[in-house]
Amino acid sequence: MMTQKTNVNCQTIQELKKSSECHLEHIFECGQCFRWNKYEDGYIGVAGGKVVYAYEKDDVICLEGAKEEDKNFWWEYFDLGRDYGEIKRELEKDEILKEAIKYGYGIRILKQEPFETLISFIISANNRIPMIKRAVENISIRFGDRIEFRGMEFYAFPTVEQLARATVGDLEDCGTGFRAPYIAEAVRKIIDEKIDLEEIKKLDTDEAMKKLMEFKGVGPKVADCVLLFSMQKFDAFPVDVWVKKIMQKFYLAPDVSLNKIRQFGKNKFGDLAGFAQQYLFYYARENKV
DNA sequence: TCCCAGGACTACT
DNA sequence: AGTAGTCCTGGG
Repeated sequence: MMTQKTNVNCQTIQELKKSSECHLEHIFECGQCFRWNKYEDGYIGVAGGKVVYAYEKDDVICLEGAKEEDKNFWWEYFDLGRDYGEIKRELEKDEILKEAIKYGYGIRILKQEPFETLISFIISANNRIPMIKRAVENISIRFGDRIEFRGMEFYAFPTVEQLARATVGDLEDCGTGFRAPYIAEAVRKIIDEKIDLEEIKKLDTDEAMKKLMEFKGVGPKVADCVLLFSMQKFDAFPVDVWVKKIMQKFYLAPDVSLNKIRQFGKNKFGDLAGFAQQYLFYYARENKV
């Protein structure tokens, strides 16, 4: 029922691909999202309660299953209003970034849902990507809405109200381990204190960060990820093990602390710190720096 | 079998 | 202000 091809985004993405600014593999494998999986010639993913099959054909990228009324949603989701060529030209002034951008040329920062991003990155603490993906998937299956696509079942990430029905035990069963109580407390905090993540989004980066770190299980790294991947705070600079490695190798001493690395990145790359982080992360992990 | 990776919290200095 | 130990799970 939802297998009609969309042409709403194809035309735009076609141009983007020609200028090397949109490559699905780089977008989905650079550590920012957990709900896109390889399928046939592309990826199938769930976002905003919608499923699409995204693939590249010749010099066109199609979103099969996207509805006309969701045109604007996908436009925003893939950040299509932004000129990544300009961003790259600025960052390429740095020799290390120039090299990193060669690898991750088609990266775009997805505009994801704040609640889903918050919970997903709480799960990411001291965890590996396949395990995080499994836990997020299990949570969606148990508490989210079912969506059919191409004769397969998919599940939207649950709303706050839906996830409020989960006990700590339920969340442990989903594979979240010691993070289960953090998730339950975050959901409870949002409901009890009537927290609107969209309001936090309106604050400046530092203020928003403080608010996010009031959630248990949210430290500097997780907060930076939520700011960057769901609140368009592009001056955030999440430092995970890979970014730590590459920064210590190419920019700083091998024993510099996480907080120093974070400050250095924010100062060096400014409003483009988040984009720089994505290129550096992808380069470091692909090349096992 | 053990050991390791992977961030945040707690409880110390 | 900085830091050792602990939390959980899967894979080598």
